[in-house]
Amino acid sequence: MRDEELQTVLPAAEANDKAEVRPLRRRKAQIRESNEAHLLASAESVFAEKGFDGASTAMIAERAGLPKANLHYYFPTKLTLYRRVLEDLFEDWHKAANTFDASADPVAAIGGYVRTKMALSRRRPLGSKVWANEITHGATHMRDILVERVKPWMDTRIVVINGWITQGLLAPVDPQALLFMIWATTQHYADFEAQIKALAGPRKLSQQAFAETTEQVVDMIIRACGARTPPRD
Amino acid sequence: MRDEELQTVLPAAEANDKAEVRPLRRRKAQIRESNEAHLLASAESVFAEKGFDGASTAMIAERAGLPKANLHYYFPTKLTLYRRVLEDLFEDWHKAANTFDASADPVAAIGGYVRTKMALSRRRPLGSKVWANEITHGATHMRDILVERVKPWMDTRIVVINGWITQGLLAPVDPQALLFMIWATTQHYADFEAQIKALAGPRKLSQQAFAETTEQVVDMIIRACGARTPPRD
DNA sequence: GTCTATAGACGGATAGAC
DNA sequence: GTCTATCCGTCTATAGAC
Repeated sequence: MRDEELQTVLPAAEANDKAEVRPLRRRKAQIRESNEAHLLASAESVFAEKGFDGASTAMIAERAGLPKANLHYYFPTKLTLYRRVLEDLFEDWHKAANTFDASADPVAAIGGYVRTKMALSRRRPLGSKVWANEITHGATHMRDILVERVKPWMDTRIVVINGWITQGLLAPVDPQALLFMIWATTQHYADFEAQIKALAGPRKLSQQAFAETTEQVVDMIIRACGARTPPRD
Repeated sequence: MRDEELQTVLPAAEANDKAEVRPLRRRKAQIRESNEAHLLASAESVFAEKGFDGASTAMIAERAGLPKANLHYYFPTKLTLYRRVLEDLFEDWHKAANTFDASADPVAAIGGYVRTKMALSRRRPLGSKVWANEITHGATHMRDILVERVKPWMDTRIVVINGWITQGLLAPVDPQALLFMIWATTQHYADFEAQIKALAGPRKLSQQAFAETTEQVVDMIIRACGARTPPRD
């Protein structure tokens, strides 16, 4: 499709634009945004199914409804695209992570975090698989994210958890072992979806069943760390 | 190396063989066994690092110290080799799984199973990664193992767990959710090794630290399902 | 910004001499 | 049973017309 045609398809609507941004350039930016978004979504699903090496740019492009050459126009290399998928996933993970607040009530904080992580596994299982796959294969393409972004987050939560233990609101657990258990258990429902389907039947993953399982997982983890609601003053 | 040479290298030692098995054939069988074993070990490590699609038969052969053509002599296709690795892994998993017995004491049974699974993650992390990778990518090459071997095992354990719940020795947990939590948490220490190293430091995975972590995990899971030692009669 | 055609490297698998 | 040479397909990435 030519730029001229796009112009006629999308007439006004740029009334609020800055004067120096011409309508044509704006339209091109929209095309770029849309195509990049499609490619990123397609890439997430292909990388989840095949892994980085197994995924082909041809399949990613095809699933996004574009010729392969266009993929390389937007993302110069397969690795560039992969990195963008990982960074995007981290942002989502990070938003979920911040629901684990430092409130005085560990039952609410941990329970809320587990529910959010379960919801994320439900909402974006493909992304979780890409993430898991990358780590299993050595995390070579995201070590910087782990060290510069995930580790600082974890260190602050370790302080919070140790604080709860000191106050007697939690059993004396190893905070890292607790966090690993939460991650492993919640992400299992995304990453091991195929196994769960084979063992428990597809019904196990229905909306209703997943909500019940979520509460089961919350209960187990709250018990696992011996969380107590703080006494009212 | 020629068969004649091998004959001279290995002189007697076949005294106990059946008469109809000639020494030369026996020696060939030993070569086959040794080469297959090397290839299987090498394949496990390459599949763990790169996944099925990412792994190349050239790299597997090289790591086993053989030319690529020899790999195809022992294993006609890459998929054949992969299947053998998966079947071998299942046998190991199955041995570990049977430490989860139906004893009257859930603390001993569950605790013992968790320790065995942690030991397996420690002893054979590459295998765990291959397994995880296969499931993440849809378990297409091992659905039969899941359905015919793992599921029957799981179903018997569900009965055992429900029995404990009925006796009041366990909180009323969903047995499947409990098993998934045990698998996810214990296998996390193998599959997410790279993340653990990046977040907790390599020291976290020392012999000593791992033993302590194992006990932490056992304690958390025992608490998670509210296991109680049965009263003495 | 789009798309056809293709370069150039590498993959799995095999032929055939030894 | 071993190994070199090679077939043929697919892959990433790019050139260049539109």
